[in-house]
Amino acid sequence: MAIIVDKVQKKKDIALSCKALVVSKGINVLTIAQIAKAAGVGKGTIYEYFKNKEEIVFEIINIMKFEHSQKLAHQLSQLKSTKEMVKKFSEFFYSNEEKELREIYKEFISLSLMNSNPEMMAYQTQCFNNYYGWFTEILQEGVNNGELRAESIKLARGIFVMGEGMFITNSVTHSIENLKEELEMFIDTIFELLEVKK
Amino acid sequence: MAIIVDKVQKKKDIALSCKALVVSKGINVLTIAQIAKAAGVGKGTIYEYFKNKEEIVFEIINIMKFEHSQKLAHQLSQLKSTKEMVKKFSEFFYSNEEKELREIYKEFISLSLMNSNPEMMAYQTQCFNNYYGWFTEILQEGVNNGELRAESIKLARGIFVMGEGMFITNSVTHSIENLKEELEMFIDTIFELLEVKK
Amino acid sequence: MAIIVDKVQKKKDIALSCKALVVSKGINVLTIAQIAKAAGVGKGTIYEYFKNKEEIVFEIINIMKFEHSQKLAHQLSQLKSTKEMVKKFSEFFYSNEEKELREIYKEFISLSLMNSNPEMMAYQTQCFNNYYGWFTEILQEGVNNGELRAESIKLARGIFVMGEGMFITNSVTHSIENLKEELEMFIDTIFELLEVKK
Amino acid sequence: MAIIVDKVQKKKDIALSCKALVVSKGINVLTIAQIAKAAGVGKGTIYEYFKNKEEIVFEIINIMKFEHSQKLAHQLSQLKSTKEMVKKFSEFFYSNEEKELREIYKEFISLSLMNSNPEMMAYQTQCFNNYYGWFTEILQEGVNNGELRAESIKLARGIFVMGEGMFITNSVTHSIENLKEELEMFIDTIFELLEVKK
DNA sequence: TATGAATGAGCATTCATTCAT
DNA sequence: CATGAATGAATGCTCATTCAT
Repeated sequence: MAIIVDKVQKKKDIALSCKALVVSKGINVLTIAQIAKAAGVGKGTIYEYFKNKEEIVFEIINIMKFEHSQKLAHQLSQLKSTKEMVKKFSEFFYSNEEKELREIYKEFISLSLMNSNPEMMAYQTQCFNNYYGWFTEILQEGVNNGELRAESIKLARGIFVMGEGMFITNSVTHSIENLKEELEMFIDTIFELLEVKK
Repeated sequence: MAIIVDKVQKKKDIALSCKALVVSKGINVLTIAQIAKAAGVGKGTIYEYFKNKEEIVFEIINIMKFEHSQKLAHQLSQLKSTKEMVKKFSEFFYSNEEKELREIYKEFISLSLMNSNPEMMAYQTQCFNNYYGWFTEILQEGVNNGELRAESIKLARGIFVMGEGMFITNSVTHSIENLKEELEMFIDTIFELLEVKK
Repeated sequence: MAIIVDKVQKKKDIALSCKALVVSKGINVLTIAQIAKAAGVGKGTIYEYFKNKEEIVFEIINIMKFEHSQKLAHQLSQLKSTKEMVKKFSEFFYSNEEKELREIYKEFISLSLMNSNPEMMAYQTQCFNNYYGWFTEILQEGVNNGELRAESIKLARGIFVMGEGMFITNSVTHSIENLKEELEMFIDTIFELLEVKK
Repeated sequence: MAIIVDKVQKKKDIALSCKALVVSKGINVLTIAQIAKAAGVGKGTIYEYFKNKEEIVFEIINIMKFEHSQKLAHQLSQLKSTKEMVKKFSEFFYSNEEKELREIYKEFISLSLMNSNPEMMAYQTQCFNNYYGWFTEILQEGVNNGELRAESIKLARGIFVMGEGMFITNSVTHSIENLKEELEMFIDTIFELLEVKK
C-alpha cells in the first residue's frame, strides 16, 4: 500500500519552510521553482497541496494569524485595564515579534487591493470580523464595568481601524518614525477622554 | 520648422486619455498596447513621455490629486467649523465624485505595498505631508480659536489616518455597508469629546 | 494465499469502466488521474495493466469492435440479399447503437493520423482486413450466385471505403444532414447498376 | 515614421518558411520556438501574425489549397471527358506533387477530429463545399451533354468521398499498396456502368 | 518627433510515469 | 498486488521595451 500522508500537516510544513522567503521577497517576485526549492520539494508537489501561487500566501498568513491570535488571547487574559488591552491590540503594528506577519499581511493587502478575488475577500472579512468582534467585546466590557463612557462603543471601529491606517500609511510613506509612540500617544489621549472620571 | 510640442501638456493629455481605462481595469491587467491605443498614440510614443508603465499611474494620480486638492481647498475655505472641515476631508473616502481618484489610489497603494520603489515612496510621502500638514493646521486653528481642546492635536494623526484605515479595510473586506455614516458618526463622537463646552 | 486476479479480465474491467468517460471527453483531454478515478483504482494500478494512456483506447476499441463484429455477424446471417448486407455494414456509420464505438473510432483515427505508431497501424490494418475481407466475401457470394455482375468485385474497396469517407468528411464538416439517407441512396443507386437484370 | 509591413504577405512568408518543418514533423510535436527559428523570426513575432499554434497550420493549408485549386482548375480546363476530370480530382490523393499538401491535410483532419473547434469546422466545410460543388458541376455537365446517365448525380457524393475514404484508410493502415491503380480501377469500373452506351 | 514591428526572457502550470511501501 | 505521493520536464504565450526608420 502506498504511503498515506497527512495532507494538512504537509501543507503546513511546505508553507512554513518557504515562509522566510515569501516574507523577504514577496510572492510576486518569487517563482514556483524558488518556492519549491526552498520547501525542499519538487515543483509539482507544490500543486499537490496548493491550488496556485497565491494560495501559499493564504496558508502562511493563516498559520501565522492563528498563532498570533492564540498568543494575543493569552496575553489579553493577563491584562486588567481596557486601555492596556487596546494597546496590546495595537502592538501588532509595531512589535518586533510580529514583523514577519506584518510583512505577509502587507503582501496580502496588496493582493486583495489589486484583484478582487472573492475567496480572498471572504477570508479577509472573516479575519477582520474575528479580531474586530474581539475588540468590541473588550470595549463593551470596559463600558459595562464602568471603566469607559458609553460613547466608546461608537468609536470602536474608528480606533480599531486607526492602527491599520497608521500601518498602511507608514508602510507607504515611512512618514512616522516611531509608530509605537504615535499609537500609544493616540490611545492614551483618547482614553483620557473616554475614561470615566471618578 | 519642427512642431514644438509642449511635452508637459502632452504627457498630461496621454495620461488623461487613458485614465478611464486605468480606473476601470487596473494598471496590472492593462498592456502598453491597450494604453497606447486608448491614448491614440503609438506604443513607442508612450515611452517618449513615460519611463515605464507605473509612471502612467503616477501621472494620472498626480493630475487628479492636484484637482482634488484645489477643489478641497476651495470647499474648505467656505466652511466655518473645524468639525465640518474634518468631515470635508473624510468625504474623499466615500463621495461619489472622488470615486475615480479612489480607484487609482487603491491601485497606487497596492503598487507601493508590493515593491518598495523609493520614487513612489517619496511621492507618497510628499502627498501625505501636504494633506496631513493641512489637516493639522485646521485642527490647530480650532484649538487656537478656542473651539477645540488642546489634546486634539495629539489625536490629529490618528483621526487623519482613521479614514485611510476604514477605506483600506473596507476595500479589502466590504464589511462596512455605509462608510459615510460610519465616518460621520466617528467624527461626531470624537468632536463631542474634543469640543470645548462653553 | 495471494488473491489470483484474472489480469485479462481486470484489464477489460478497467477499460470498460472508463469507456463512457473516454467517449464523452476524448483521450487527449483526460488525465490518468481521472481515468483511474473513473475506474475506481489507483493511478499506479492503471500502469499495471496498460503500458500507457493510448493503450487504454486500444483496449476499449478492441472490446467494442469485438462486440460489434459479433453482433454484425449475427445480423448478417439473418439477411438474404447482398444489398441488405452491404447496407448492414454501412449502418455502423449512423446507427444510434454504435454511437459510442464511432466516437472512440474517431479518436483512434485521429491518434493514428498524428503519430504513426507502428503498433497502432498494425492493429488498424488487422481490423481493416477483417472487415474488408468479410465484405469482399459477401460481394463475391453475390457474384457467385448470379445476383451481381462480375465488376462488383472491382468496386468492393471503393464501396467499402466510401462509408468511411462520408463518416470522416461529415465528422469534420457536418455538411451532411442525414448520413443514413445519403448512404442508402448511394447503395441503392449502385446496386441498381450492379444487379443482374433477369 | 515606423516601418509599415504588409501583414498579409508577412503572414504568408512565415507560414511558407516553416511549411517544410510542419509537414515533416507535424504541428503537435513542434514547439513555437522551433517554428519561429525555422521562420527566422522571434517567438513573439509568431504571435503578431498568428493567434495560436494551430492557426499556422490553417495558414499553410490555406495557401497550399489555393495553389492546388488554381492548378486543378487549369488542368481541368484542358480535359474533355468527365472521366478524365474525375480522375484528375482523385490525383490529389496519390500524386507526388501533392504529397506536402496531403501531409498537412492529414494533420488538419486529425486536429479537426480531436477537438471540435468551430472555426476549423467552418473552414473545412467551406473547403469541402468548394471542391464538392465543383465536382458535382462536372458530373452534371456530363449528364447534360449525354455522356453520363442521370443516376450519376446520385452517386456524386459517394464517388467524391470515396477518395477521401481510401486516403484516410490507407494513411491509417497502409493496406493499399498502389493507391493510384486502386482509384483508377474504381473510376474506370464505375464509369463503365455510368457511361451512356451509344 | 512618432511609430509600430520585432523581440525573447520569463513563468505558471500540467500530467504521465515512477516507485517506495 | 495496489497505490498515491512525488516529480520535473516540457511549453505556449505574454508584453514591456527597444530601435530602425
